[in-house]
Parts: sequence; C-alpha cells; structure tokens
Amino acid sequence: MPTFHFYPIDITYRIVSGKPVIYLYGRTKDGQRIAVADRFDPYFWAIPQKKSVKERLENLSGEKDGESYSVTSVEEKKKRLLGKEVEALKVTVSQPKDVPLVRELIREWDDIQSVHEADILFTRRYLIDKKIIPMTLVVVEGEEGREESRIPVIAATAIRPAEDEETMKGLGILAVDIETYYPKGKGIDMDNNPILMLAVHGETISRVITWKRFATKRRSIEFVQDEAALLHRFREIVLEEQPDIITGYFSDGFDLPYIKRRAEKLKVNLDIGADFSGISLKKGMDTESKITGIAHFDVIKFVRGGLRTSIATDSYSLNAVASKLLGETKHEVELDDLAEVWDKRPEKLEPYCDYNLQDALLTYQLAEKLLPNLTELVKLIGLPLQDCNRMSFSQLVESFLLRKEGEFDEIAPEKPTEHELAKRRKVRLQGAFVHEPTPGLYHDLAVYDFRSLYPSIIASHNISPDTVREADTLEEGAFVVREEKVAYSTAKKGFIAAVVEEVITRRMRVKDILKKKKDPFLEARAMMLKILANSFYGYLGFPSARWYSFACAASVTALGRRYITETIEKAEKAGFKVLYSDTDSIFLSLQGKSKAAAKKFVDDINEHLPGLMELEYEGFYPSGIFVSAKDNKGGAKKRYALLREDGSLVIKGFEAVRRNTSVIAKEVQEHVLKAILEKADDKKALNYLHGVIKGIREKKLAVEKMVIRTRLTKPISSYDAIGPHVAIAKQMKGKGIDIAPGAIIRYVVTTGGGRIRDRAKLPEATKQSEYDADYYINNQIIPAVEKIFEVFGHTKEELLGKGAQMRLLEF
DNA sequence: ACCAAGCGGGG
DNA sequence: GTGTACGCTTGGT
Ligand SMILES: [Mg+2]
Repeated sequence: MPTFHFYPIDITYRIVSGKPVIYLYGRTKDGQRIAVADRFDPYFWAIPQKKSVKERLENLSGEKDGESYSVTSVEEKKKRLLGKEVEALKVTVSQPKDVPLVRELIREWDDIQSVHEADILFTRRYLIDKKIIPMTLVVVEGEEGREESRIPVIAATAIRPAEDEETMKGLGILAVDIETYYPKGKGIDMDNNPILMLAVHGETISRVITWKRFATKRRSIEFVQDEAALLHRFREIVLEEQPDIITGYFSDGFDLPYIKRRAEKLKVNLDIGADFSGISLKKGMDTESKITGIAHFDVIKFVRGGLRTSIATDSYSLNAVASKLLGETKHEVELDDLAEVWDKRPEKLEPYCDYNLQDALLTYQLAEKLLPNLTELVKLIGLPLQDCNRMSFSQLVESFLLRKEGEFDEIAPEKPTEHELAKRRKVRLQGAFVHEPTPGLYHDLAVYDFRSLYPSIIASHNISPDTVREADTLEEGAFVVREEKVAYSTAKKGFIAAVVEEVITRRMRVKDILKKKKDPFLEARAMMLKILANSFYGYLGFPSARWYSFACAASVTALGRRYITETIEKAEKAGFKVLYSDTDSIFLSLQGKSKAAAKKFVDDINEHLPGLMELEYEGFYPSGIFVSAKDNKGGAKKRYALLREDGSLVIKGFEAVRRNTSVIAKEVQEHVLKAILEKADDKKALNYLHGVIKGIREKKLAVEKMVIRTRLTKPISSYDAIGPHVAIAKQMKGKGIDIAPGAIIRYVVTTGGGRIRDRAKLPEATKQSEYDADYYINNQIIPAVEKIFEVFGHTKEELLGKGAQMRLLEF
C-alpha cells in the first residue's frame, strides 16, 4: 500500500453512494498536488434523562420533506459537561444533513436532557477527531482511485498526523485584482459593467490582461479579444500556475464574485476548482468566496479580523494597509475617468494597467508578509486557512476550545437560545481601574505593566466556567472573589484555565527561543499566541459563546482592579508616588529614589503574585507630562507624553498622533512637547509658539502646512451634517470627480464670511495669502497646545501674545 | 438614554 | 450548509 506524506490546505465533503466522504486537498512533500478521500460519519452528543432512551434513539429513522434520515449507532461514553461527569450518548447518523433533523426531533423528547455539538461543521469535526492540522504534515496510506478530478485522488485506508508536525513551506500564492467599467457617480453594477482589466501577480507571473488594444512597450500587458477571452485567460493562468493560495483585497466581496458573475453572464466555464467546480459564494450578511482545492486568502478580512488589535490603522483601504505594512502605496490615477478613457482615449490606458498590476503586487506582498501569521494561526486553531483568515477573536477561541476539549473529555455546552442571548446582552461588565493623572510636568518616572494581565489572572486563579462555585462554598482551597460574590474551586484545573495556561507557557517558551535567535516564523507564532491568550477574557463575556460565563468575565476584571490597586498601595508605601494607572499599567514618580530601586520594585511585587502573574518594569523616563481633560479639572486618560532616555518621545492620544488635525498644529504640538520635556523650558516653547503664530498671521507659512485631512466615511449623499470635508467632496463631485467613501479629503480653511464648510478649499486651489490665519491659530494651534501650557499656568491670552503685550505696556 | 439601521472594503 | 459576522457610528425617538 503506497504511503503519501502531504500537507492538507483545503477540505470539503461529498456524498458518495449515500455515504459522506471527506476530501482533503493539498500538496505532497515533493510538491505534487493531490486529494485524499476518507470516509467519516457524522455524530453528535445527547445527554439522556433516562437510560432507556438509547434504544429509542437506535431505532430512529424517518423522512422529512422527501429526504430520509437515520441514526446508525448510539454509543455510551463517559464525558464531562462543565467538569461534571455525565453518561453521554454518541449518536451517529448517516449523513451530515441528518444531524439538524435528528437534533430538533429529539430535543423535544422527555427522556433527552440536552443535545450537544449538533452544529459543528462536518469537515471541522473530521479534522478535530483525526487530529489533522491543515498545512501540517499528514501521513496517508491508500491507492489512487478513479475519480472526476483535476488532481489525483487517493482513497485513504489510513490517515494520521506526522510525528514532527512539520509545516508547509513555499506555498504558491497568486494575487488577483480587477478594474471594472463604471460610469461616473454610479455604484458597482456587476450585471451591466464589464471587467476591463485583470491583474495577476505570483512568483512566476506578473501580468495584466485587458481587451482594448493600445500602443505600449509594457511586456506585462497582454491583449485579448474581449471580456470573455479575459475570463478564459484567467482560467488558464490559474490552471497553469496551480496556486495553493489565491489572494485578493476584499476579494470575498468584490473581485471573485465579480469574476463569477461576469463568467456566468458571458457563459464562460470557470471550472478552476480541483473538482471542476467554479467560484462558490457563501452568502450571509457578508459574502465568502471559495474555490475547491485552493485556499482563498482575503487580506482585508485578516487585517480587520485576527490582526485587528495588532495593526493600528484608521482606514482599511488597500492603500492605507499597504503603506502601513509595506511602506508602499497604490499608483495615483483618476479611476473615475477610467470608463471615459476606455471609451474615448484608449491610448491613455497604460497607467490604468500599471495601476491594476500595482494593486495585485501590493496584495501579493501583503499576503506574503502576513502568511507566517496566518499559518501559525492555522496550526494553533487547527482549521483551514480559508476559515482562520475570516474568524473573529471569539470564533478563534471557541474553535481552539473545541479542538482541546477532547483532552479533558469535555463536551461543549449548548449554544445560547435567542432568549438566553437577549438576557446575556443586557448585562454590563464593570471595566478596569483607572487612576486619573494630576495634570503636570514630572521628572524621573518609572512605568510598569502586568504582563498579559487578564490571561495570567485566568490561569493563576483557575477562572473557568467549570470551577465556578458559590461565594460561601465550604470547598477547601476555593478562591473567593468577594467583589463578585463568587468562588473558584482549586481542587482540579479548570478546562479554560488549563487551556489559557498552556497558551501562555507556550508563548513564554517561544519567547525564550527568540531571545537566543531571530526567527520570523517563531515571531509570528509568539504574536498569534498572544492574540489568542488575550481573546479569552472577551470570549468569556461574549454572549454567543458556548463557554460563556459572566461570573468568570466579571471576576477577571475585578481581580485586575484588585491587583493593580494593591500594587499601587505597595508602591506608595515604598515611597513612590503614583501618577497614572490604567487597566494594567502604572506610572510612578521616583520621588528621589534610584533607578535601581525602581527596577527592584517589581521583584518585591512578583514575590507575592500567584502563578503566571508578573509585573514588568517597562522603563525609566527622565520626564513626562499629563494634561487636563477637555471639560474637567482632572487629568485626561490615555493622553500623555514621555521622554525616553535616548531623547525620543512617546506621545499618546495627543493631536500630534491623530490625522484630522492640520499639519501645522501637529508640528507645533510635538515641538512644544519636546521643548518642555527636554528642558522644562516653557518660555522657549512659548517663544516658538509666538513665532509660528506670527508666521501664520503674516502668511509666511506654506499652504501645505495648513492642510487638514479627514476621511469620508460614507457616500456624500448620506451625510446630513455637512462638515468641511463633506463640502469639499461635494465640490469635487460637482467638478465631475466622484469621491468614494473611504477617501481622505484634504482641505484648507480660507478667509471670508460664513461657515467653515463654505470656506474650505482644495489645497491645490488655495494661494498662500488665502488661508484663514485666525482659524488656524484659534481652532487648530491653540487647542493643541492650550492644555500643555496650562500646566505652567500660561493663559490662552499669553499664548496668543496678548498677555506679553500687556506686560510691555505696564512698563 | 436607548435602539435600530447602516456601513466597512472593492470599482 | 452539523450555517446565518461584527463592532462601531449615526440618526431617530
Ligand atoms: Mg485595483
């Protein structure tokens, strides 16, 4: 019997002669594309009320809407439900579609207590039970069968994960991007507007296909007869390239559905799937595009999903994400003119082809860059790339728990009913602890934070839905969270606490290896482990979670508050002064104590912290400034600036790090912060400010410095409140330029009467004499520095130079 | 204050 | 498909 070593990348199932067969698609170790067919039977769990129900279940079969269903076997198994031992029944049915039918039927039976895991997708159940992890080596025994398929199908007689968990490397990625015809101002219309060009970029190909000829020396541009021929070429390229991954940017909702629709319209057979199927759309609130045998990596879904908290961007456009992650941008062309150029001036099409190819290239580079992270997530969660790509944090956690439960003999609690869901949505969790800063300039600060505060609390205090006890429990060793009137058993490690502990310790091991040598794959693994660990707290409070527990989620934040306040008390007792604290971080003033003492403080704390909990010394800062909040005397949260020992600045929350502030206001703010933090020289900063104000008044500063950038978040027509950026977008539209939502609108406020929005102008159309000095001084610069100077007792009048003039007059 | 509806990305 | 995203903003009441 031949043996195959292969990496599965995609999975599906089919009914063959009435029986379900799993199809794994992937590549062998030596690069051959193969499929593996394996029989597998669907099942779920039932908890009986009476033992006699087993026989009743065994004999269950019937018909619904002309389709028959049947239970093929029922097996008794000792399992655990939230830690409690139960006599569960493993109910095997003949086909996956029987599961929901049998499930609904028996839920009504009096002798059934509850039904579990009757909604786990069949292919996922297979991967879990067979311990198969996508993109990770699998050993298959079997013969090649004769099936209608683009690639050989091995009928498996045995399948098991390889010992060494080796990861798939060198995957073939093909990036796809299309540009389509659209008359100005009209929305996307897949039925009526053709695809004009289609760009593909891969390791061995970089090409634009288009169907209007023009003179060009570009070897990357390929001309075809018409749109149908373009689609044929796309099919050919995919079949030639045999990519493991097709990637795009919002290709779930745009490129692939568009290609599919046009192919249907033009009767082009797009049978690019391994089983000769085409692009399939899974429609819901959102569309997911799939191709059998190929993983579809939609970059935007990963950036907005699993990586959301790790990549800070206020826009998820390809341009914004590419410039953030790659330092590269899209080409600049007037896309709104493409239809007109196509119709009337085809000789001007070349820049559009270049633009199209650049989009494909950027997407390819993004996919390549993010693939280590996505691969590690696939290995961690155990689901195909196609799924991990699109999952939210809570879905990732739940999938991970479903993969882990077997080790604990656990079966998953039921998903909440609509009623239960509504109840869960009503309750609110109390948030984290915040010590408001007192506005001021401080010297010699030490900053600390608890490493992975919430995950370490879960692991160290055995916070888990299966360890929850009454607050007055007599159980020995139970840990009471008096704040939430609940206790946690310590007799046995809880399921979720154990899983979180494993994630944290795995990450610590990876970090240890990384200290010795750099490895981008291990970096990615550490990052994904951190993301997963940090998702558990949110999961426990996520209404749709199977392992939802309000008590656990509330206890996590309560303990977070408890630990941080206790640490602050100890710091004050030791002679430090707390300046600011939020959730898991503490900013202390050294009060004359040494840097060494500041560093040693963590040891005194860590000595008394349980389990995996640890306070980390983040660093020493020679100076820092906290300012007051907008409408209150107290200090603002998440808004401060620190000076590092190497002279660099850490700026949080200030306009200087926000987009919709003018260039000049950001510049002034950063300059003032630097002068104050470096030399505590508010006079010098004030002089600088006066210089800038004078420069603006005398129009000596360039228009470019006055530019304000604001993002258009929706179509112009749907704005009711017309801000200056909307007014500008309207003007541009009036000139025949259609501005799409997501566009960053640049504008300058000019002099004249009336509302700001009536005085906003395009920077390119504004002369240096035209910008409104008063607006920039009073509405941009002063608000940006007012709170900073307030710390030194400087009034707004002084900032404007009026105070100084008065003083001059006094002499 | 609360709730329902809309929206993102793509052309 | 053993199925129905999600989190935030906006506008109405
Ligand atoms: Mg494009």
